[in-house]
Amino acid sequence: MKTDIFLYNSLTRQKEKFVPMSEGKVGIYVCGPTVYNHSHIGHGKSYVSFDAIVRFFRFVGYKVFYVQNITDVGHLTDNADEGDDKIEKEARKDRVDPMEIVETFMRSYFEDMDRLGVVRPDISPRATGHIVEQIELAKALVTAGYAYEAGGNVYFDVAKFPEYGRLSGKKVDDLIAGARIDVRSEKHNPADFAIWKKAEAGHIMRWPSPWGDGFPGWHLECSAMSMKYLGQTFDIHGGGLDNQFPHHECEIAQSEAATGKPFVRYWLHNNMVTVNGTKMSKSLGNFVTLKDAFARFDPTTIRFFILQSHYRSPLDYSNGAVEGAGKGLERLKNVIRQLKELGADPMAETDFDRLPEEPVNLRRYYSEWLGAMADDFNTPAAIAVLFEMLKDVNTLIGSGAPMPAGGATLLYGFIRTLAGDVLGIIPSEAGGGAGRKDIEMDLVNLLIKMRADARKGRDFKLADSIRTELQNIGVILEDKKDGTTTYKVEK
RNA sequence: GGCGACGUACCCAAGUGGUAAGGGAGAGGUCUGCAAAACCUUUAUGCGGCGGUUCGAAUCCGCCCGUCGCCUCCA
Repeated sequence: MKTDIFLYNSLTRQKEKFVPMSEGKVGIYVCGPTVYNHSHIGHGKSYVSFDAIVRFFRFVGYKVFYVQNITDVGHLTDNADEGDDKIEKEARKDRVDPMEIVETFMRSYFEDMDRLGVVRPDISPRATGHIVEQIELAKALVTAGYAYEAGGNVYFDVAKFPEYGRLSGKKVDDLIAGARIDVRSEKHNPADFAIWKKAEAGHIMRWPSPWGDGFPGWHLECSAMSMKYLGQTFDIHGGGLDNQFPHHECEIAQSEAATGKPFVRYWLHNNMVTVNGTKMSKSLGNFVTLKDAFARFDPTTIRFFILQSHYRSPLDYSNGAVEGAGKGLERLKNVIRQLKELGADPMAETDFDRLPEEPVNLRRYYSEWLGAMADDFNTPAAIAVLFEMLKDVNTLIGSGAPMPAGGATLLYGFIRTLAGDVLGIIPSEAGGGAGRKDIEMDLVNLLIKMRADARKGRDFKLADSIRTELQNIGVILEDKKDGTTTYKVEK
C-alpha cells in the first residue's frame, strides 16, 4: 500500500485508520438509485464522491470489490410501510409495465454516470433479481424471533434489537414519541418497519412467499444483496446522509439480527446538495437533473465542481458557482494541452516512487496530494495541491528554459494520473484543438488559413470578420505566440 | 419539540491548538495589429457575535445570533 487511509466512520463519529478485513482488499457497498426518474445533481454528488473514493483505494493498491444496487421494487412513496411503490406508480401513469420504467431510468442513470466519468460498479445487483435471498432473510428473522407476520405483512420488531438507533443517534422511545398516529394497529410498535409487504389486489409487482403474495420492503434488499456479495461482515458501506435514518439503521438491524455478527465496519455518508440555498428533494420538485446540468455545463465541469468541496460538506449548486469551477478547470486543461504540444508521451507510465524535486518538486506535491486524499478523501485539498503544482509548471513553460529530457512526459503523466486516473477531472479529449471531426475540422482549418492570409495582407477587417463569424457558431480562435492559431469548440 | 451539522475575503471552498491552501471575480502586468485566450503578480492582522481556557485559538469550552439537515420519501 502506498499509504494508510483515514476515514470518518459515521458509526463511531470519528476519523479512524482504515484496516481492511482482508489484507489488500476492500469490499464496498453503496446504496444505488431507485430508478423511477432521471438522476439529479444530488445523485451526481453521491456517486462521484464514492467513485473518487473507490479510485483512490485502487490507486493506493487495494483490490476493490464495489457493489452498488439498483432499486427496482419496494421503495414506497411515503415510507417503508405506506404509500405506493414508486416504480409501479410511474408505470401506471404511463400505462407501461413497471420493468419498462426500470429499464428506461436505469439506462438513463448509467448514461449520466458514464458522462460524469463514474467507473461502473463491479456488480449492480437489482432488487427484483434477489427476491429469493430477501425472502430467505425475512424467514430467518421470523424464525429467530426478530420479526413477525401480521396480515400478510412482515415487520421487524425494533424492541428486540437494542442497538437500533446507534448509527443515527436516535432513541426508539423518542421515535415513538414523535411518530405520526399509527394507523396500522397490527404493528407491535410504531417504530417497527416492514421487511415484507402484502400485495393488495391489483398490485402488479408481486412474488409468492410464505406469507402470501407480496414484495420486499425497501430496506431488506440492501441487507440481502450486500451480504450475498460481500459477506455477512464487510468493510465499507456508503450512501447519502439522508439515508442514515431510517434506511441504514434498518439494514443494520436486519442484518445483525439475522447473522449475529457485525454488519459493516465503516459507514461513510456523503452530505446533501442544495440548490440556491435550499434543499433539493423529489417531494419539493425543485431538483435539477443531471441532464439539465449537462445541457448547460460540461459533465467534467460538474464532476470538478462536486470534488471541489468535501464529500461530507453540503454543496450548494448554482450556475455562478459551477461557471467559476469551469473556468478553473480550464487552467488545468490548458496545461495538459501545452505539455502535449511540448511532446509529452501520453502513454508513458509514471513511477511515483522515484519522483524528481527539480525543476518542479513533484515529490513534495505528490506527498501533499497523497496526504490530502488519505485524510478522509479530502479532494478539495488534493485539487488545491495540483493547482499549486500547475503554477510551477506554467512558470517553467513560460520561462523558456529548456525542458529536461522526458520532463514534459513526466509532468504530463503526473497530472494525468492524479487528476485524471484518480480524480477523473480531465476529460479524455482534454486540450485537443478539435471537438468535431473530419470535414468540419478541415473547414475550420481552411478558414484559419484564410484568416492567416488576410492578416498577412493586413486585411484585419476580413480577419476579424472570420473570427467573429466562427465565434458566432461556437468556434473560438486563439492566436499562439509562434504565429499559429488553434481553436476550440464551445459547449 | 428531539437529534445533528455548519457559519472562513465580493462568490465558491480547504484548514480542528502555532500564527489564514486553492479556484472564480476584481486590480496591475506580459504577450498581441486588435481581441480573445494564456501566463505572472496582487487581493482576509482576520475566520458570525460576546466571554473563557492557553505562552498561543478559525481551531478547545460556554452563551447568543443565523443557516441547513434528520426525526416522513429522497443520494
